[in-house]
Amino acid sequence: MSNQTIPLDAEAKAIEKPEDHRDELRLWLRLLTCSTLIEGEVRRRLRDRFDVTLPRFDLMAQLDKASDGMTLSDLSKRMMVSNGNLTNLVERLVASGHIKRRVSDADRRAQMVSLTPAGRREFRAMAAEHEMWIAEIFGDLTQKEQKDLMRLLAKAKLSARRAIMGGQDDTIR
Amino acid sequence: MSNQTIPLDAEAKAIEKPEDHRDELRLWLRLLTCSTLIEGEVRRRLRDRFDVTLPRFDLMAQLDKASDGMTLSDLSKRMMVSNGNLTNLVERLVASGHIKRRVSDADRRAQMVSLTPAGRREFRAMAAEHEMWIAEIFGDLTQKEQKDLMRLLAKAKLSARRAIMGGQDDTIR
DNA sequence: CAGGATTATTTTAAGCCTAAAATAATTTGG
DNA sequence: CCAAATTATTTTAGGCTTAAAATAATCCTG
Repeated sequence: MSNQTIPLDAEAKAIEKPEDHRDELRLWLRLLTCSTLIEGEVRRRLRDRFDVTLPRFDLMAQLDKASDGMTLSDLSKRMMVSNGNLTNLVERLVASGHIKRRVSDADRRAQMVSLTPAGRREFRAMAAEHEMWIAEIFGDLTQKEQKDLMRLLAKAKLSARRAIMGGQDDTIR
Repeated sequence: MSNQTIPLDAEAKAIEKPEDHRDELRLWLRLLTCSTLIEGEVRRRLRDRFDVTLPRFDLMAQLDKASDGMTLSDLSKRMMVSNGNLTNLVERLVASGHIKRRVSDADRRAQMVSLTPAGRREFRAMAAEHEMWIAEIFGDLTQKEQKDLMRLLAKAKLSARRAIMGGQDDTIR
């Protein structure tokens, strides 16, 4: 190699075959596998224990954090799902009495959605168990491993955002 | 809200309430966010560039690895989706000419599914670009960070499997 | 203050996904 | 051999999800 000043790992990529990105692919597949595996188990337990779906649980989780309620658009951004999706989800949760909605005073286009007392009570009971499932699922990782994983995922998240938003944010330019 | 007594770091957990698993919950949410973010972008690009969905791409990826073809059941296990789902997915990919199926010689209940030459050609073209997207998405992580993340996710996967399969595998006991 | 742009939500059409029940072929234990 | 258990797939009913188009209210600019 003509250039010995290049450091070991980080820049090694550039020295090797320029076209080989199989490691990144494996990393992505492993991340996806983990996520799918855990998500599937959580869905299964939510259904078996509480007869509730993950999307409904997620929606209630968002509302539990915002005691004053949120608009559908806020929910859609937080949950990273489409607006049209929210319409249906909210519809069903209103029908089951878990949440309520009222037209926003400030903006008559928007709706404020919030948990009903019964909805909040139910959610908290589910959330407590849910938290223990997750703790059990990650139970074989030491505190340090959890911390490291947290940090690396944070970095991966930023890297992904950079790659996604890259040159196409009209607002900043 | 007043909770100025709560310490900030990872180690705090062991000191305070034994029942607090909020860190694990945060870890799970971050993992899920990463996965959702990247998966969404991959779906978007597959659609925009190749007019293909992620499930179809995934199915073709499995078949590309198995040149002799696979049964629906094998596919269903590998892809971690239900059998009923596969029936439809395979139906559509046969209709579009990407894959073909024939009844297994050995077992007349089973079908061997495999890529057509055209399907394989198309898949390889998509896969090459896909690999570059992923490399770009993880581009801000150093080689070492990627390696560490890989290792920690492997451990998380095992931990999750242990928690999921835990005491309910009838075959081993 | 009016018209155009923006924002919030809903509708539509299509695909993905699951669990559970039904079908059909194979394997296995007696 | 043959019935019971198992295995492979399909069907069914219902929920989730999206992109794109449609509606409706608000904001903004001249």
